[in-house]
Amino acid sequence: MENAALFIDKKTRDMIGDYVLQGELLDDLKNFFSLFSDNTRLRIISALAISDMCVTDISAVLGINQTTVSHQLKFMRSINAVNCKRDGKVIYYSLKNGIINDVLLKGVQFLGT
Amino acid sequence: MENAALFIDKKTRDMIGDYVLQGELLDDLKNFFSLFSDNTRLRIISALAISDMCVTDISAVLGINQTTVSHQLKFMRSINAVNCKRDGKVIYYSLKNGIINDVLLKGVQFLGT
DNA sequence: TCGCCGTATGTCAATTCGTTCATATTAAGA
DNA sequence: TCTTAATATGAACGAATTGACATACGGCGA
Repeated sequence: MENAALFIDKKTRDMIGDYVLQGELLDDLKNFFSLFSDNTRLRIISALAISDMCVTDISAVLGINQTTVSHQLKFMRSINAVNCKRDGKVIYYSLKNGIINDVLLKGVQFLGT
Repeated sequence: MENAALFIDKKTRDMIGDYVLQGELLDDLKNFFSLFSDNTRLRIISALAISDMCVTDISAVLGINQTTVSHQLKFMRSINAVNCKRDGKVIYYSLKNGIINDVLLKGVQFLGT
């Protein structure tokens, strides 16, 4: 296997190697899509897609511990996927923009194919 | 916290609860987006987006162990994200459809905002 | 049919991830 | 200022994921 024959020529191989995702973009994409690769996060996102909510509301609507919600929201903030706006003690969260919804819909579309 | 006040009324809460992702769709979406939430899979996908390739090519182009590539391809097959076509000993893999590319592009678009 | 090449599978150690408990922080009201 | 509600943080533990090694399978050519 050490010197296995390849089925595309070296030039093509190098070209593909140049265009493959790498570096910071690779990591940023991984983090962004991690938003959608966990049931808890998917549920939080789909809830926020319906209505902006505070942490307590999210926790109540989904039946998830407040700390768990907070931890996930922290991750979502870290990748700039949510906005938060403080109003006294309450902090309202909302989705950063429509692209997050677009991605969700693309997923649903894929499953329908 | 047991009887915490809520900031949206019960009717709205129930309505949101009804529309939040759940069940099989939730799991299927999670699996689909798992495609994009790992560096190795992202690299394989971005390589296949450029050109269909056999396992050995993918392994060589990306510098990843053949077994690792095979394991990831198995997962991708399981969620119907790739097609494979045998030609003698060689098996060529390709992306199932353009939606996978669309999703990738949405991710890039998000990062640009 | 023998050996080789391309691919797949099983297993396991290492790491990462998700959740929970305990506790801290912040703001408002009495 | 003391208390309480809303949220955040840190540590720890179990579960899930990843990648590597060994090995098996399947098709082809000598």
